[in-house]
Amino acid sequence: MDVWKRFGEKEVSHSMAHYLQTVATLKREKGHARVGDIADMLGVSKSGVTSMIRSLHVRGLVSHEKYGCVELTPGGQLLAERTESSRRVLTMFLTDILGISGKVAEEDACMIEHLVSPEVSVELLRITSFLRSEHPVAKQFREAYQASPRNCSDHAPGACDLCGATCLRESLVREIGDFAVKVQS
Amino acid sequence: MDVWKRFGEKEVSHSMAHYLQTVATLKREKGHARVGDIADMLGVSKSGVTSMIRSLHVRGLVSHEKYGCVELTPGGQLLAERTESSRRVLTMFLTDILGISGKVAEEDACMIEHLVSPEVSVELLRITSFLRSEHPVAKQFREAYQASPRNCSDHAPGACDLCGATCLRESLVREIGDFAVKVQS
DNA sequence: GGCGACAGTTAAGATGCCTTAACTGTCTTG
DNA sequence: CAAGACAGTTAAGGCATCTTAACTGTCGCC
Repeated sequence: MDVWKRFGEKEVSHSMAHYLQTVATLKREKGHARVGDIADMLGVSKSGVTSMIRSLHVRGLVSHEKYGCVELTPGGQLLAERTESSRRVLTMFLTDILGISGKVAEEDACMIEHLVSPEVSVELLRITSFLRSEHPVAKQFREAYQASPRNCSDHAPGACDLCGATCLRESLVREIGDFAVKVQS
Repeated sequence: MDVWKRFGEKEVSHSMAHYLQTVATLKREKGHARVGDIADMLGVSKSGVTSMIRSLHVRGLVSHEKYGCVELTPGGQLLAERTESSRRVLTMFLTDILGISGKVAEEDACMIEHLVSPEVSVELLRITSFLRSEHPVAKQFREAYQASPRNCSDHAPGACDLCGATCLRESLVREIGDFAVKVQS
């Protein structure tokens, strides 16, 4: 019930997911994760890190002793890996299949990486692998899709069963326009 | 810089997006949106609605006079429509192309609808239209994709350029396992 | 061994979003 | 037109996440 409300009840919040990923990255790159390193990498204050570490500790995702290094527990490690996989798959799908620019693709992936269910990630991985492969149908797809219409030029009642009263594409394009205006100003 | 931090700076938060959508829906279905209706539909308290209305008013997204009905401003209307379009496109893509079950697809769409950039929505719409169409390549795709491997059975170093040290798919499937266990318990 | 540099922590406060409890406005109805 | 029902608001408070300011621990160096 009330799916929208479960937003706040995900295993980890957006922030937490990024803290976990940061710890994993630091561990990988420097061999250890210190409070200051985490703060620098995330662009937050050290005190913020300290208190987030406490929350993550309470949830059993990291261990940390005062003035020492931060370690991921197995649970924390798992979550960090999940989020990273999800982000990787998403970014690949967005850039390689949808042809979204790297910058936008990374931003979108960063926003939703921790919210996408594993079921969806698996299928995104599958379709991405398939459409990038040397399978003849995949090749045909790439050519045909290139040429496929960017606008519902022939939009008319019933012409496109995806649109309701107003053409979905038109409203989205209008939106990109608004967006561009907003960014410039 | 620091893309992850912009999460909290989206035009509207997850909550706000749902309040706007609810107002739009009530307006459409009952002709007006009252505080109590919004509270019931969202499953929150009336006082919560009152204060969210205030925030939305400050942002110029709704208008409301004491003890009266809530109206969307043009800006609010636009945002509500955007979010609804985004959700619709996402849900369609997830169910019709990826074959995700309706329940999971709706949950995922609900979580990320307000976070997906319009650029991505447009492309999702395009690929969904294309792959659902009667275009011969689309038909071939549907058949070939059905038969395409669900697991990287022949996974070996270099066999699959999407995976890093560990097979992405394996880790995602493990994740679904964990997930299922968690849900049952 | 003591001192300064700097890493880390605590405390207090802001914001967003929610709650309950108590108060106020409006409207129907006899 | 007054009383009660009910819609809506305000006030106070909780939780998550962030901030700044002030305090504390650690460590290398003379």
